[in-house]
Amino acid sequence: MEREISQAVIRRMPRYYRYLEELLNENIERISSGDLSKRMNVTASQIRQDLNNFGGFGQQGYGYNVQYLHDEIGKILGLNRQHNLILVGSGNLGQAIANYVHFSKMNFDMVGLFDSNPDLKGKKVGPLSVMHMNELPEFLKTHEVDIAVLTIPKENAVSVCNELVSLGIKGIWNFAHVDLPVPEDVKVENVHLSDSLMQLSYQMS
Amino acid sequence: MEREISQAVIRRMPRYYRYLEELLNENIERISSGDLSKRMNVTASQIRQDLNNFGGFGQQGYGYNVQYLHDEIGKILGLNRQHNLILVGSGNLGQAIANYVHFSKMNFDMVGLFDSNPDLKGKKVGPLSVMHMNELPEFLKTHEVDIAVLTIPKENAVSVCNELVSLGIKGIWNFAHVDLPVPEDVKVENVHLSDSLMQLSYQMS
DNA sequence: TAGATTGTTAATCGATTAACAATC
DNA sequence: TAGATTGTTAATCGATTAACAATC
Repeated sequence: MEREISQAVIRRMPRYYRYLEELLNENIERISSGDLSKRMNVTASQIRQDLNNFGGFGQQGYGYNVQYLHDEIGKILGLNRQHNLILVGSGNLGQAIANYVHFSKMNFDMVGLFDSNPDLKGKKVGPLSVMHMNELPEFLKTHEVDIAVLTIPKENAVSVCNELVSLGIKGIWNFAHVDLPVPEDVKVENVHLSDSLMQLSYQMS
Repeated sequence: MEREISQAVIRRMPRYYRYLEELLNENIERISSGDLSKRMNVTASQIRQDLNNFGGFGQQGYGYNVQYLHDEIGKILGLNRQHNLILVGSGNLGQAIANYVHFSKMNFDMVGLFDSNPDLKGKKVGPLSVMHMNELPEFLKTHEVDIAVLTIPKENAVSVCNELVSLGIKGIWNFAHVDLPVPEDVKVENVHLSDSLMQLSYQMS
């Protein structure tokens, strides 16, 4: 019976991963929590505590092997598994995300684009063309899809989300400005751009 | 000598704002912390504590006036002031953000688009056309700009950021996958999309 | 006035930092 | 072996929740 790992820790893991990639690029083989803490501007204690939520990846007197730690964090974040994504909402933002996902991260594969606007149907975005929303149920029967990227206006977001859930989608990357009510086994990660912009605005006033 | 308001509180403010907008749309005139807590799935205690960081906006026995609280939170977030933005990096994502900022939030006004790629120069995005990066210093001399939206690859992000800072920009909305080192008086708000996607991936595994 | 609900103080819980024995 | 640095326990700090007197 493992203790739940806190949100605060999980939010920090991708940042560790990013810094370890950087170290790899610099051909640095090993690093101590102390040195890493200076680079990242956090305490060494926090780094060691965070990592030890998942296991002992270091060695006394040596520190951490960069390649090994990098790969382990990758596994923790599920980056070793293949993820198939569909885009729901192929407007400006959606198209940008579709391109972005393709180029930036292998193992995240965009496999279908959808939109409710019939005018967009057939439009090429990278290697894919946009399908109409009413083709979605059939598509999900014949393709394995892990994650739906939701880039639609907030007005329709909840109902489209419900549809996605009823079709068996277990992960939603939500760019709509609403909180989505989903069952426990469905995971939602929100990117609320306007919230982010408001926070910046606050910091500046 | 006021006590610093914690990041945790500030992150929640835009969400309150969003729910208050919703209440306004539903023509609900007043709300108690208890009722709001049910809608938002947080404790009433937290709502009252959060708000009282900024002042007493409620009234015993009555609750909070929705319009008033909405407007006050708007002021706290600086939404009453005009913000002029420029886009630095006019690729797919940048163009989507430019359109997004225009349509979604009044008081945030996109006033200039820039890119280092000469091929993009002159390209129309909404009402604006893309300028070359070397036109930026002159532009900033003649226009008041509060915020730069940084949508460029991480390789150039730090050096472009330094340039922006040296030209007097005080706020950066950073979509590049790096941490930007800036002086104290410059505020950075990060949108690390790949971090967000990794968090979703973690939750699902 | 009585009832409702705030603002605020106190109690609890969780996260971060410090310290150090274990050990490579 | 001696020095370095981890993993982990203990101490501190901060954030959340509970409680309740103040008051509309």
